[in-house]
Amino acid sequence: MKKGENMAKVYEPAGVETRIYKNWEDKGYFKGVADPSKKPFTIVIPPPNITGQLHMGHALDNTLQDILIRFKRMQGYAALWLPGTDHASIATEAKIVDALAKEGLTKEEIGREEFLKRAWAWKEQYGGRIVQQLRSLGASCDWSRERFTMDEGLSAAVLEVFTRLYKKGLIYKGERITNWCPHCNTSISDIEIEYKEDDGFFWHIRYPYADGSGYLTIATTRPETLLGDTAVAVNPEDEKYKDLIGKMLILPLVNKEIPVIADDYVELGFGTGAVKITPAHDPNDFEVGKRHNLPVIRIMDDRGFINENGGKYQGMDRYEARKAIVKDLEEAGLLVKIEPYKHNVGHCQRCGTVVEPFVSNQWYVKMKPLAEPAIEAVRSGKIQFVPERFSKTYYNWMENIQDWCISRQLWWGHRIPAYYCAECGHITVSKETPDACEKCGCQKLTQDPDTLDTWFSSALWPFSTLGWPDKTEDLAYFYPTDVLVTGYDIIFFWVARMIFSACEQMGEIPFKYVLFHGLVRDSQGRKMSKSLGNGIDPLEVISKYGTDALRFSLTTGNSPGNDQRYLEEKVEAARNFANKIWNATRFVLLNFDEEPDFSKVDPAKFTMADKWILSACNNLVKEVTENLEKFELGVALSKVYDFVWDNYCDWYIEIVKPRLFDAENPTRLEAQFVLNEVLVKCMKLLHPFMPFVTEEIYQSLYKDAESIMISKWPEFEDKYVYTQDETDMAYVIDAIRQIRNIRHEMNVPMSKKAQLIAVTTDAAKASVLQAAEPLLKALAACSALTVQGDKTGISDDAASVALENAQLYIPLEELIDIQKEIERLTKEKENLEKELKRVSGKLSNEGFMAKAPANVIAEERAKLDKYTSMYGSVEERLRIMKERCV
RNA sequence: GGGAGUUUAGCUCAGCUGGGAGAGCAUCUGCCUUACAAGCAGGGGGUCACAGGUUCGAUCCCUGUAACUCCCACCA
Repeated sequence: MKKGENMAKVYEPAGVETRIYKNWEDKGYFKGVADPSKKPFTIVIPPPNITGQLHMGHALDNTLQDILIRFKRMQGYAALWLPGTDHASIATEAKIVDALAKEGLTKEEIGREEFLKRAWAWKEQYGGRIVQQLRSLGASCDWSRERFTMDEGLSAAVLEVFTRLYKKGLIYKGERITNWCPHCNTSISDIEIEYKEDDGFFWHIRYPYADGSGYLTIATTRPETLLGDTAVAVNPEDEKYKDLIGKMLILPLVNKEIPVIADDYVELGFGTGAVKITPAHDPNDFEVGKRHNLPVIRIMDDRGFINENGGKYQGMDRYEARKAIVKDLEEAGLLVKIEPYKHNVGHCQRCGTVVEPFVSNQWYVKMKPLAEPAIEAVRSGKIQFVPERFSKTYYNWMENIQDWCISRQLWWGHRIPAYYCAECGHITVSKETPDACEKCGCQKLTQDPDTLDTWFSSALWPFSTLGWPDKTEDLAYFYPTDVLVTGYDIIFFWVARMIFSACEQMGEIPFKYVLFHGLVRDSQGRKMSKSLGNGIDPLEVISKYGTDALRFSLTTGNSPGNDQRYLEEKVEAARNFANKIWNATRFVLLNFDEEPDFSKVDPAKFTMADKWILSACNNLVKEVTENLEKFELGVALSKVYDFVWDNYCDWYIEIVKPRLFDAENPTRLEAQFVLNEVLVKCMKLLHPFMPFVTEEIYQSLYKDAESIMISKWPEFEDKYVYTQDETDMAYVIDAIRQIRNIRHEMNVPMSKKAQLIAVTTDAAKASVLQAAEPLLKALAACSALTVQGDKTGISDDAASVALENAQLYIPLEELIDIQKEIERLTKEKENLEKELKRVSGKLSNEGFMAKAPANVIAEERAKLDKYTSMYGSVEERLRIMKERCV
């Protein structure tokens, strides 16, 4: 039985994929092995959160990585794709807290130790979920090296970096205004805030002068912070208020005296021109306060409730307090007016709560010195961003960088290795728990309760995962990594931080290229989100259409860095393509003998079509490889798609059918060989994109094949350069298209075979047409072809099409519809006229002739000749038809 | 306020260093031709947002305008 007979008529990915993946993994193909005889190629995965579920963003990101790693692996690199997960401090902690709440417990009640025990248990249970899901995407990660940001090695790296930076003075603890999320109950960094325009109010409030001489009116959007006011500021240039500077005011409701001060910070002409200053609750006010030595009074606790400094408002939540204060002001006659006001309000990126900035004691990384080498790494081109434009975003941020708040009031994460001395207050920073204070020697030490920002550990990911701070072989061989693939949305969070961390710790860049992709949006262009419920589950798409279809649809038809929409039609089209190549294979195998002996193939017996497809495939290999090297994945894929569907399936397979169906055909073996050769090459080119179906096909083609994923990537072969045959075939294809066209327009059924007569005086064209006779028979429904030098014996009734230097006649006397033929010819004549006008216009343009490159001019000349000859034939034919008409 | 992106066929989008506008889907016509109807053949459909400029030549480069999107900063 022939192999193709085992194959289903429709490709069914469902059963195939898990079997194939398991085999790959069992055979150890994913393993990255340091091999001195090979060049390394390394990608580290952007570690997904252990709390995460696979979404379209992951699917895209990991598909791109898998394409690159599979491509390089086949090219013979020692390819390593290093996977792992991120502990995601806030997100995970929130999950555990929620779970506790269901039991009626709080984290404080169970204590730190018990809490961490539960968190680890949760991680064990659910942390592997996303990793399993990545497997169903076909990701060829080296799972034996899977890492976790809180595993032993990575924690060691975190401690190492923290202590190093501290000793260099690049990490410090300071009392500053920090962004605080009252819901998550932790400080957050600047970039964890999302500003949204909210509808608010501008409350105009009177502050009475202490001497009873009247009021000064201020305007605020946060009246409750009045409780912490320690001054009112005006612009020193403001004529309205010049005389008031230094005067004392009575702070309403608090009844405390505060001064009027002068500061440039106050903008002339905005609001009332007087600004209440609350140094403990606003970053600008904090700065003003520093300049004027104002007291800093915090009036809110960590949960956003008014604290003991708030007098009667103590215990109220910030919005409750706002209401109460406004009411009290109104009753006291101090509220002038309430103006509706749209303004930007910071929200916690994670939970959406309005962020409350207030003064607190936090750990910071001093960024300026770290940023400089990191900027240079990109500016010098050592790191390249793809597309390039993202480097602008990067510079802009890095050049204006603020210190990074790294401490979080959370338990799940890397605990800050700082120990406070109860005796002298000194801070000892050490990787190991110190026995005694390094200053006074006493043993009363308490460790800082806070943990580090999650991104602190992920910033070290490219080298910590390879064993750093130990000098491992892996690190020496695989570092620096080659490409980082990620979305543009985490350029600040992660990409920038990896770059400066690597420059500082390794003295070397973390990766050579950063390939940015955009967001996968829904079909209407909206961001996929949980709240909108418009997310598409990749796993559902996979089960319906197959992994290859999903991967294909995510890779094709979009360019790097741009967002794309998820359209089901696109996945369908991709599924159809998988089925197409499946059936092409089925066809090939059904037309093979038991075991065709390709060692007996004689290249001298290759036909024009054979040489054409071999040559075109050869070019394809070259182009696709180049595109992949340049990260033009979508372009590469669409080239293979076009070639396979159009050239290989619609043309070559059709052309070759008569040779295959005829067991006695002398070039049958050659046809089988070429079919196989081109198919296998295409499957290899497609494998990085569609790993499963290509593997299944490869296994069908070769009984003893190991795996396509470890097969050799195709290379351009000089023996398959057939330039002339490519040109000739293009000519023949054009002829066939035109004949089909005319037959279609004349409504001639395929069953009606027609004789074909070619008239040409061009010997070269004549021989090409002669050679193409079988093709014309098979594809243009012609019964026989005659080539002659003049029109002898051709009836005027024959339909006809013009080729370059030849005219084809199809005698369809009884069928010909003169009117239709005139219409068709007129249309063609018009087209040719347009082309001729354009070309001759160019050639008669002095500027063009003087300045255009010689090859361009030659091309235009050739076109002119071609169109002129075709135009002549069409014109003559049209004249004849018109004569017949009257 | 600063920066970036987008604008190409009815829809979704490609178009690499300037040299005759492409795909998928949709649509129209004809086909179950012994791999595939998830298919085959043929057709229609575009002042490449607008206005200038550079050039022999601009969808592509430059300037400006408009609309939409995003990022950063932020005035109480």
